[in-house]
Amino acid sequence: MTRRKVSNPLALAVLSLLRERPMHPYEMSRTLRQRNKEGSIRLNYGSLYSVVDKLMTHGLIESQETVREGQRPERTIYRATPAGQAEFEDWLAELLSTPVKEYTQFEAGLSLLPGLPPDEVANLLERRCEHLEETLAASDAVLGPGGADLPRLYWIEWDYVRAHLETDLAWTRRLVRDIRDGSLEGIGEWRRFHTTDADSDARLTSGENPAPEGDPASQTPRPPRKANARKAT
Amino acid sequence: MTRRKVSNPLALAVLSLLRERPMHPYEMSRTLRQRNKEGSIRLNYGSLYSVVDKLMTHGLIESQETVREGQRPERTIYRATPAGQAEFEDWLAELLSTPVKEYTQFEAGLSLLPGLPPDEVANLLERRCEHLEETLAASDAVLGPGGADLPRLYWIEWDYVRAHLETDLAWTRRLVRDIRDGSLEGIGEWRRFHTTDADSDARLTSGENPAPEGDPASQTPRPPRKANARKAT
DNA sequence: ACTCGAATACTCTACGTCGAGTATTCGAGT
DNA sequence: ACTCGAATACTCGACGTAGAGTATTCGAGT
Repeated sequence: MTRRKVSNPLALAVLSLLRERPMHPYEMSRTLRQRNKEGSIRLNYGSLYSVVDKLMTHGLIESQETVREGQRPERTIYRATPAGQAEFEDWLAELLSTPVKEYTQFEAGLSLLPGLPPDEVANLLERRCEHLEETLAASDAVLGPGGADLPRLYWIEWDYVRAHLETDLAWTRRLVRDIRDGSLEGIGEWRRFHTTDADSDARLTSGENPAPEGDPASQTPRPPRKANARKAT
Repeated sequence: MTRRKVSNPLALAVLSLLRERPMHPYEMSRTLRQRNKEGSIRLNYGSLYSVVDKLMTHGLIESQETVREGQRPERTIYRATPAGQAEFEDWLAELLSTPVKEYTQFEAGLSLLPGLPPDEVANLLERRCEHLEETLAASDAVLGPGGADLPRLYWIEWDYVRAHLETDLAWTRRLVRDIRDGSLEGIGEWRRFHTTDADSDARLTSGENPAPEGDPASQTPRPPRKANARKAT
């Protein structure tokens, strides 16, 4: 059990909307889209309807009425209960005050980085830099003189994401440089493993067994496949 | 279908390990833990075994033998196939070269920020700053003179995470300041909605409808519960 | 000789999520 | 009067994941 009865952040957005005024689910999705919360809160129908259900069963929202306009399918209109109000405030407070560790794809990639040869990695990271530059440029275009420029309060999430994008870009550039000019600590060993013999990178991804510098590869206890390792595929 | 046959990054770690040498699942988990990849790749048994299964059925790994030592349960030892090798390289290359948008809890929180009154938000964010400081200090302690200090290559993920933590802290501090000294654009409206009348923040979370300044709260179309909203909890 | 906790080595299931699919209706154009 | 695409308003099932639970075994201590 994940502490909250409903843990998907989408539920928080739903509560937020229902604090404003009663709505039916489809309107919630439309509204979130219009206010481009989609950029910061994952939204899809499956999750939306199941989240609304769960909020109901836990008494955080209640159905106010069921109406049908014209020949459209029926729609159930929900409103927040006092418990729902409280949950919203408590949950939002938690999100704002308490950082949680989140796993990113790139982090996973970095931690296995020695699995590819240094020069290739440098090229790949350079591609990453290009992508990041494009994304930054695009976000400039959206928030700049072109689009509606609202006060900062209303695009505060974008600002946050932007700051991280910039850090990411700067950090990645530095890493590329450090690989290219050979100043990255440990690169000697890394390069050796990818040139001297086929493609053994045993324990190179490790971080265990500091390997006291000097004493080549003698202690690596790996007999198996090696000569024909690269020829395949 | 998510492009890759197996999409959990844990599978990438498994392939990485099996490139080094054949192993059984439990040993994989032990090894990942020892090398503290747990910090960057989510690891739990359920996922591990199901990921290994899927890798098998897709021909990316194969079972080499099944052994039993002493009275311990049987263990199946797996090794990577050539297809698995290729998948590893391709996947890792993608992770390193192509940034993907990931949704964070905090971002979600930020985007709903006007749901709480400015002063409370400032306090909450300050708490966040304290947490971030602690985390940074802790990571210093681990990587600093105390722990084993390996070459940078081996804690590159940590370095990356650290950079983002620092950005996060700086950014959050700035925001707190801007709220406190009232220099955040839009804070007037925000504050007004939380003081003039109870706790209406209608369309304040929006970013739609710029609201041409002047024309108090006349247009807010919300009658419901209001006086007793804050007294609860 | 016995205890008790840590480590070994998984299994199982409830739960959440994703997103393609469906069926209808409205409105702009010809 | 008709067409055709966009919007409305959801449903459904396959899939992935979390993590508590289970059962055993080893080793340190008394």
